[in-house]
Amino acid sequence: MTGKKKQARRRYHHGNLREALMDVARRLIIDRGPQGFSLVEAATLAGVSPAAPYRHFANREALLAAVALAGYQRFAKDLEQAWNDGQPDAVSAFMRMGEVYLTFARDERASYIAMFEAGLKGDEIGGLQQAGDRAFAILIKAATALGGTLPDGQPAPPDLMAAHIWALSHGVASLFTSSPSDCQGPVTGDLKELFESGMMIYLKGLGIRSGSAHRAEN
Amino acid sequence: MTGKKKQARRRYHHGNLREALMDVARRLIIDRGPQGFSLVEAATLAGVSPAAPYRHFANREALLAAVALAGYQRFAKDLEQAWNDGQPDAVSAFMRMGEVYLTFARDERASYIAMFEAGLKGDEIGGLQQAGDRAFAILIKAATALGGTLPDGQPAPPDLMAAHIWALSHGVASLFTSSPSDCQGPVTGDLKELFESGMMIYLKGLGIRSGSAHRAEN
DNA sequence: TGTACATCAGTGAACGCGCGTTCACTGATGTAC
DNA sequence: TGTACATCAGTGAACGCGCGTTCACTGATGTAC
Repeated sequence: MTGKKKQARRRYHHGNLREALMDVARRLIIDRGPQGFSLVEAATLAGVSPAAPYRHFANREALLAAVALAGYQRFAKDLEQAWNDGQPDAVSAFMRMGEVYLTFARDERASYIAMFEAGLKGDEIGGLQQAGDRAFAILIKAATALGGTLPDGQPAPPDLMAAHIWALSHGVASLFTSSPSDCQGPVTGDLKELFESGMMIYLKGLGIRSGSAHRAEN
Repeated sequence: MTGKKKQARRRYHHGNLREALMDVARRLIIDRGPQGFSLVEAATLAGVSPAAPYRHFANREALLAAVALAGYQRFAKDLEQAWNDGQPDAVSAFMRMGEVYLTFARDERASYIAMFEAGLKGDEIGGLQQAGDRAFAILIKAATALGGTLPDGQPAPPDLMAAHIWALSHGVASLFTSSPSDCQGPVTGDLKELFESGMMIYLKGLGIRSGSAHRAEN
């Protein structure tokens, strides 16, 4: 799972320590949460002396932030690709984004935790805020293409829609996923189904027909 | 904010140490997150020797769990009261529950974190799972009274509705709230409005008219 | 109402441990000539 | 192509610190008689 090519023989220079530490951090985050490890421990697991990490990270939070930042970049890329300019139609592209969101939360669990549940202050760590905003911007773009009408007949503001959808996705991902723990409620079934059904209902509430009835307009 | 009546003079017996430690924990959780303090520190802040907490809690996690447990009890009580048997009508009672949810997440922030974001395993700590389930059951009860129709015409399963709503609430509360940190996206406005608009759209998607048009039936 | 005693909830000293961090150092790598 | 040297990315020993936990203890409280 962690790339350790050519690590068979101990060498003075690790060669890839920065990435190795991030890998170790990801493993430890999954096992013990974002606060559940130390730089010393990460160093040991990476097979390196306790002082070595300081060549790459000022402290543990910096390591965590690096994981989060890399996560955002991957996340934004995945979302962008899922959206694919709203092809073949806005609704199905949108649902695809939701699926990617959940997949990311599951497969890149450690990154997800670092990004959204580690308590990192976006305004204190360079680039973190922007990286998050960039991902959010993709959602807004998709919401804009999708359109929608509020119950009172006004057109739905895309940023509002985006916020709703992000909240629902995040709620599903974090509340009903085993590791962050609680697993409250009896819903242990398919997360994807849970999310998609919620999404369908929400879109219908905005007057957006789902299924094959809707062709892309852009 | 923390009740410290009669604490002016040091006495050998604290008299209320268990609750005092929980209060301290709540303060520290808000400032530093669920992992951001030690039993020793809590003891010191409660004005007591480092060994004293062991009379009440086996370790830090036990203290955290006690905070979570008390939180669930208060939470369930608040929700139950907000629902108030669906009076005067199911929809407005339902919206009231949502409001209570957000209010709780804001005003009982520390409890909320301990309950949903601390990574406590419900199945490892006595009573935690049940306490969570009990709160969820209230939501299911409300969803049952509310009814609703899926986009495909089938009646909406109440536990599905409850899960959707819990996810949306949790997502709004945790994603757009300042302290757990990230504050992703531009939505810093009124959380209540964000939640209620999402909720209205969702209910409309289930064919449930909001406003005064709907009377309670139970 | 007073006394003896059990129990409870604290004290404070002590311990070993792992962490964060620093320091002078050194082995490996890349590059100028 | 070979050599000298600067730079980089590691080492490993050391330090002070706070934490978790234990221990024998002690002051306060409640209760039986």
